[in-house]
Amino acid sequence: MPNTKVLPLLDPASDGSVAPCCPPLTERPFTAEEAEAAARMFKALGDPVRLRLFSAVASHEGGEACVCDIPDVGVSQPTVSHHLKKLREAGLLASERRGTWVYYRVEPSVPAAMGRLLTNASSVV
Amino acid sequence: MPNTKVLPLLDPASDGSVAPCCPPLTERPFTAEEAEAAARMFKALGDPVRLRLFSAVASHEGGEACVCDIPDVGVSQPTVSHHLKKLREAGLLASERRGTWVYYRVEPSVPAAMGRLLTNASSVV
DNA sequence: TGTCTATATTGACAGCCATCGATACAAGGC
DNA sequence: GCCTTGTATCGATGGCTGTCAATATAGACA
Repeated sequence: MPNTKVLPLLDPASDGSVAPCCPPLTERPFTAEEAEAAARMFKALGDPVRLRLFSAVASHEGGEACVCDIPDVGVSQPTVSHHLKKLREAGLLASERRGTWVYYRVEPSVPAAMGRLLTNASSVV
Repeated sequence: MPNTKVLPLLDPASDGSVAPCCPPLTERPFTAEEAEAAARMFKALGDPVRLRLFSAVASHEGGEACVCDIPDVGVSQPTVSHHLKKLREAGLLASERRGTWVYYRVEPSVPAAMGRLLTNASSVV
């Protein structure tokens, strides 16, 4: 199992690109479904350990890192694995085994979509 | 008590503006303190009900809404109040009582800072 | 003063979740 | 085959959190 399924947070378009799940936060009140989808992503980054793991992967050269490259964040190995799985399930990271090691890389379109959700939200009408 | 204290997520500069708490996620691995601060913000948006409330305020004209303006999101009045408090404590909303009603408005610099954290994270080096 | 409306707080409870140790699985070297 | 190393899963547990009903508080208006 190289990596888990891509979540319905982004709709894969016909050309293979992805479209954001939701309009900017300022456009109109979110529906329950939109909020459910977007909250999953924010929740994934709403834990300090996960944020450090994500940042470690994102800042590693090539936007990709072996688990062994990730600096110690003060929790046990099973906990690290648990959090990496959560980030995968949220669509923020993808993983791939290469021989002995497992590499994680950032799924760039997802943070980009989250960013658009927010940055357009700052230019209040 | 018009609104609770501004959290240390953004450092108020001498000129009154605010600077982001953390570098972009790709710049380097977050420290424990940076992750703690940034995770608080993401966590606040990591709940569907809070996201709907925030979106309702952000999309209301003027980026401000009375609680009575917020459409029903399917939870009780105390729960709405509880979530609005959480959003306040995360620095995402500010509140002000005007007569009978309490108005909430978006603290624009905070989502903007969160957005920068993420959008720069998508342009992987 | 009393009453009505709008919002906040309190207290309780159920479900979720971050964490760990123990263990399992995967791959490479012997 | 066996052993070692890297990663994932399992099961248990304590703490956090979203939710509600009940109640409190704030302000407007008689």
